[in-house]
Amino acid sequence: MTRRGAYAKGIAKREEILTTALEVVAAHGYRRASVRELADAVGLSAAGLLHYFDSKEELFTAILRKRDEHDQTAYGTDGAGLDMLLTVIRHNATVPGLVQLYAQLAVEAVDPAHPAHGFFRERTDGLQEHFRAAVVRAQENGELRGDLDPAWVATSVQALSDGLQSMWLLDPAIDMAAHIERFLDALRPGAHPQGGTAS
Amino acid sequence: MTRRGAYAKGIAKREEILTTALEVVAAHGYRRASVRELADAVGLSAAGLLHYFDSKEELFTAILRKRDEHDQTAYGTDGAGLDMLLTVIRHNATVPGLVQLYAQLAVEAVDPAHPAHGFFRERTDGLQEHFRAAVVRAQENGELRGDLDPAWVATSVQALSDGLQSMWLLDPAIDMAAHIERFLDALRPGAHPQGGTAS
DNA sequence: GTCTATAAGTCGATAGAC
DNA sequence: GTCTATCGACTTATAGAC
Repeated sequence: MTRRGAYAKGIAKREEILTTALEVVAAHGYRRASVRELADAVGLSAAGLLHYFDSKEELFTAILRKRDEHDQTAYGTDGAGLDMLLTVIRHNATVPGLVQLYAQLAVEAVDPAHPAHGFFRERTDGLQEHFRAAVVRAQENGELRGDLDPAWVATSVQALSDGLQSMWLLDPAIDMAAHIERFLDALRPGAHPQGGTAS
Repeated sequence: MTRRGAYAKGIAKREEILTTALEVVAAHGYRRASVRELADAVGLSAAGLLHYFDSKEELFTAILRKRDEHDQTAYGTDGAGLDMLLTVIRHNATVPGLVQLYAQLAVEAVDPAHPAHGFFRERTDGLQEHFRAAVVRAQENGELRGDLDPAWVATSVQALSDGLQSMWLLDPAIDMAAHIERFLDALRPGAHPQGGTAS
C-alpha cells in the first residue's frame, strides 16, 4: 500500500514468502504461531520477515488467505459445491500443520478486536452462501431431501467439518471425509442402508 | 500424606479456587489463558495461585475437569443421553468465556506432549461411548432411524457441537441448540417436514 | 499460606549498520 | 533488502520474607 518503487518486487517477494510458508507449515507443522518460528522456516530473520508484513496477525491471516486462494484454484472447478468440500477435506488430512494453524487462529480471532476477526467472519459468510447454493442445486437434482432448509444444511456442513478437524487433530485415526459423506448420504431421499463403520 | 489437616484444607482451597475460577470466567470471560489473569480474577497473586497447582497447564485442565464435573451433576440426570447434550449446549450459550477457554485449550492440547492431551482424549472417548449408547436406545424407541451406525451418529453429534460452538464464538447470533435439534430431527424415521429457519 | 521480588525466557516490533 | 542487536512488555515459575 505505502511502497512505491519496489511495489511489484515487494509484492512478488510477499507471495513467495507466503507460498514457502504454506509448504513448510504443511510439511513440518508448527508449534506456536510465532514470527520467529515462521521466519526460521522460510529462511529469514524475524525482522526481515516483518519487513514485508506490518504485524504478526497480518502475516498469519495472509497465510490463511493464501491457503484459501490456493484451494480455490486447485480444487474449485466452478460449480462443484459439496464435492469441492470433500476434496478439500481429503487434502487437509495430508497437511495437519495447516489445519492446526487454522484452528489456532480461528480461536484467537473470536475477539472482535482481533485483526483476523473480519477475515473469519467474511470467510464464513462466503462459505455459507457457497454451500447454500450447492444444497439448492442438489435438492433440484434429487440428491438431497427437499424438506431440508438449505441454510441449515450449509451451517451444519461447515460446523461438522470444523468439528471433525478438531477431533482429527486430537486423534488422526478419524476419517473426516467419510464422516461428511455419510452425513450427506443420510440426507438423501428414500431408503438409506449404511455400509461398514467410519473411523 | 503425613499432615492430614493441611492436606484436607489444601484440597478444599483448590476446589474453592476452581469454583471461583469457573464463575468468574463464565461471567467475565477472559482474554488470554494466563496464570496472572486468572490469579487476579480469583483474588490471588500468580505465585499464590501456583502454590496450589504445579503448572499453568495443570491449572487450566483442572478448571475444565471441574466444569465437566459440575455439568454432570447439574444436568446429567442418569440416562438422559442426547437430551443432556441439548441442555448443556443451551447452558454453554450463557457462558461464552468457558466455551472460549475450552476451545483454546483444546487446540493447544492437540500436541500429544501437551499436559492436557490425555484429558481431551479421555473426554472424547467417554462422550463417544455415552452418545453411542444413547443413540442405540433412541433407535430402540423408534426415535432415530435404525439404519444409522450409532458410532457415526455419536461422532457427528460431537463434531457438530464443537463446530457450532466455534461458529457461535465468532457470531453469537447462531442458535446452537436449535441446529442440533434439527440434526436429530433429520435422522428420525418417516417424513420430516421442517419449520422456519434456524439462524 | 500467601505475599513480593525476581529469575529466565519468549514475544512482537524497531533502529540502524551494511 | 536483509541483517544484527536490542527494547520493553509480557510470560511461567521459583526463592525467600513474613
